[in-house]
Amino acid sequence: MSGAGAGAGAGAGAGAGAAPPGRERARRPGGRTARNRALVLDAVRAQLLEHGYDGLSVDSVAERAGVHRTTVYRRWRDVGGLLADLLDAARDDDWAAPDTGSLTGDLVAVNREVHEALTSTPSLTTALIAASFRSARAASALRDFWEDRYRRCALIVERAVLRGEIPERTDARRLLVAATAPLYHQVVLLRVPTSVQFADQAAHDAARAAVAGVFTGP
Amino acid sequence: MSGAGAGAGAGAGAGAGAAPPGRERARRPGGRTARNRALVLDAVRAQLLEHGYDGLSVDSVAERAGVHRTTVYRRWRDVGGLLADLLDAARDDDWAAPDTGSLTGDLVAVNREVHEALTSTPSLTTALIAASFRSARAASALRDFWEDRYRRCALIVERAVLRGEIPERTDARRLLVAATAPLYHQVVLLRVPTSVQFADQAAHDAARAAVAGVFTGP
Amino acid sequence: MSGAGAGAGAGAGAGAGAAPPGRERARRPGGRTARNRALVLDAVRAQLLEHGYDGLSVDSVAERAGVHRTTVYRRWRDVGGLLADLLDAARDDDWAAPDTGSLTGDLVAVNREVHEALTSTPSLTTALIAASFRSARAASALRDFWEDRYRRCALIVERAVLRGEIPERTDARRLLVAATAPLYHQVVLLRVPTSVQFADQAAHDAARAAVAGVFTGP
Amino acid sequence: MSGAGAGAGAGAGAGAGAAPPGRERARRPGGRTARNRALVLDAVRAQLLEHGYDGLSVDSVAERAGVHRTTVYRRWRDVGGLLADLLDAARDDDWAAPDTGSLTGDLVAVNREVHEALTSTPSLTTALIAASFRSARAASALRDFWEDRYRRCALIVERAVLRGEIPERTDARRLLVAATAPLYHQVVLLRVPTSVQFADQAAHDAARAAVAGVFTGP
DNA sequence: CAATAAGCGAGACGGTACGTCAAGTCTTATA
DNA sequence: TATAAGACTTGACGTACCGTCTCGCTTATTG
Repeated sequence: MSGAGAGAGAGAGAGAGAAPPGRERARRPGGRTARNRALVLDAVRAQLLEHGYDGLSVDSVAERAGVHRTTVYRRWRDVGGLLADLLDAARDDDWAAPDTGSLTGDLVAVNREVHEALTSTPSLTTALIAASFRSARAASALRDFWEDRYRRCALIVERAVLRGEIPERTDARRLLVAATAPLYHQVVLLRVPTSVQFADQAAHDAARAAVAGVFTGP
Repeated sequence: MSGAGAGAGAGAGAGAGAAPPGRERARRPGGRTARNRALVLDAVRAQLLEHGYDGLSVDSVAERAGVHRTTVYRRWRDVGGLLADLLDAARDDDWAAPDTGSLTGDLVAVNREVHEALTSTPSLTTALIAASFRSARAASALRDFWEDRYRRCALIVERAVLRGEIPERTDARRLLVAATAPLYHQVVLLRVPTSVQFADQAAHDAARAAVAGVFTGP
Repeated sequence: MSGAGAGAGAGAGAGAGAAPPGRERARRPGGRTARNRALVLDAVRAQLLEHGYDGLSVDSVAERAGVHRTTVYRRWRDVGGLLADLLDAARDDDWAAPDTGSLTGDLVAVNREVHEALTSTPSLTTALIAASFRSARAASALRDFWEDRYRRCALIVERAVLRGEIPERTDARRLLVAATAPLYHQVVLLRVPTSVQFADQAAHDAARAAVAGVFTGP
Repeated sequence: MSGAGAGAGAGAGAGAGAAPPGRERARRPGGRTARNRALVLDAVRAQLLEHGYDGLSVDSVAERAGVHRTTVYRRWRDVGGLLADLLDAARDDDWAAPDTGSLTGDLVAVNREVHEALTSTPSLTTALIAASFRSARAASALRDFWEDRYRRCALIVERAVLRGEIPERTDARRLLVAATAPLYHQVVLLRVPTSVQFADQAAHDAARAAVAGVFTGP
């Protein structure tokens, strides 16, 4: 779906200003505590962009944030906690599925966002995926993030059904996965150089299959 | 395609007995050198299965193999080198695409293999994927491994064309990716519990789309 | 002057109890930090005595002290740092030049101390000298130690002048070096078996030369 | 006495062309064997000058000599063996004590040689001294070298006696050590910056003491 | 507005793993 | 038979980061 990168990068202020997610409810939401949280999450983002997941150590983040190591350990426990907090913050954005007027147009738009998020260098999204293999907390947060995005994208399918482009019983999730999965597969797993045309093609293929009624029934 | 795990796990003997990759030509095919290579690669496999990628350190492999640390560093340089060698060895197997007599049957068979490789716990394949995010050499070797598998699977499409099941100009790679990508996506990236029915469904969907002529033309 | 060995061996407690050198001011004079320093310096002394300089590795010291390797590296950086700290601690002792009532007596007393320090087996002093050839920090600390000893010994010459034994303008340093250098030379550089009589003789020779006015003027 | 450096550096050809010392008698004096010995000893000298004793490993010497590691191990066993061979070769030179016509002049001349050998940077002599603390074989060879030099220098004392400058019963060794030891002491052990004037002064002091009859009798 | 306790800065520590270097041994191949 | 070639064991090096701990200070919240 939408690149995690776009969402997660929405802004430093957002994460810091909003209600601190993931924690039971901060005892002291104002002042130094909140400022430190913002500093640290910014440092995580920056470090992730500059040096990727492998360059993301608690020490480096703490130093970059101008905060002491032990502070990070106290509040986030480990790198996974940092990423989880980052992703939680990203989920609070107002991203909405594109609405171009046609199924193909919408899927192409989504896939281009994904393509951009995956192939921009450095790619925050790719770094987060890498992280999800190392930290259960990061994996969980990333899954939640993606589920949220798929939920929002279901609108695309509903609108196409209403427009009569595709059969009523079309399985939204199957269709959306069919559209985006090849792109992720190619870039993230197969690591083959992938043009934006490939992204468009995958969107078209999925749309055509949907029109042909492939994603209905069992 | 076939799970990397299945191939890579084909057997210790295979890796050791086959032509030792990584060196232009083994000067001393017999003796301690070859025995050490087998010991080490076996240890890599075992360690990967038992403790996953994060439990795979050069030290642990060396100890498990009963070989000295520096020997591992000398020959494989780092963990990525170990994995690359493992995957190279796996590529030397004689895996062939299934031939069930129908496109759908073949794709279902492939997807079941993938499903098994990805969901068996512990999963060697998943560990290798995780590794590919940390080591350029492992990533490269994994890519080569998968490309090899896709090449072998092209036969499935060719046979379907010959049988007249699908249009002549069907793009084999696109079809194969459409069949397998959703499965990888679901399991590896989204980390959603995924039944073998999902694998079957993805195979069916791709086959139906192919029949509908989705994977021809641009 | 006095053998470095005698001074450096003055006692573990001294080093630990005195002001910890190397840090501008110990933040936590009591507790684990100070205890560790004592443990480590004791281990250095013991290891040096038992196995000489070549048996003195950071690892062996750490193990002997029951302290972790990295702790030693963090605080002392390398073997040279350990020796430097040891010598610094030794300089904090209360050694004073002997006062026998005559120049000859004093020089003989000093030379006997040196002889003892150099010929006792194992000799901590010899080990420190060996170390000074491998580590700039150890060399510097040893030089400082010796300079301190020569300063303290200047008293011997002053007293002899006051007693009228030797000319007023006698150069203390030249005289002291003339008395001790042959002993060091013989034992440390020429490595010839050297009796305590040789030490006495060197002292006598220097005293006689001083009386003859050799160490005055240019 | 004379700087070891001067002697040891006398020439590569000498060491290689002369009878191979230190070995029971070379089995194959000509051909590759002899050429290798020359290559290796040259490499030892060069390495010692460029990188000091600590930069002198069997590996580096072998590589520099263009000879295989195992060859060095086989013939010299270790670094100490290399140095011993080097010093043995140096002892074969034709160095003779200076003859200026006066005791003071001779001692000054000797001390200036020593000063030069010790303070030239890099100093082969200092490197050899450092080596003598690490290798028994090197220590033994260095002691032999120095004993040889002291023997040759005894002439200086004999001539002074014949000239009537100093008493008949003057102990040559004691006098020579008194003249040179302070210089070694200052430079090698105390590591204090030492001018050539200091060398001259030590020579003068020893000569005056000898004239005063200090080095006679017990 | 003051007391209090949460949070923070500071820094040592034990610990795992890294990747490197050199020593010295061994076996086989070659000149 | 000496040398070349090269893999191996052993042990030490110095570094990075981990996660934990203790101590003392700041400061936000609350009574």
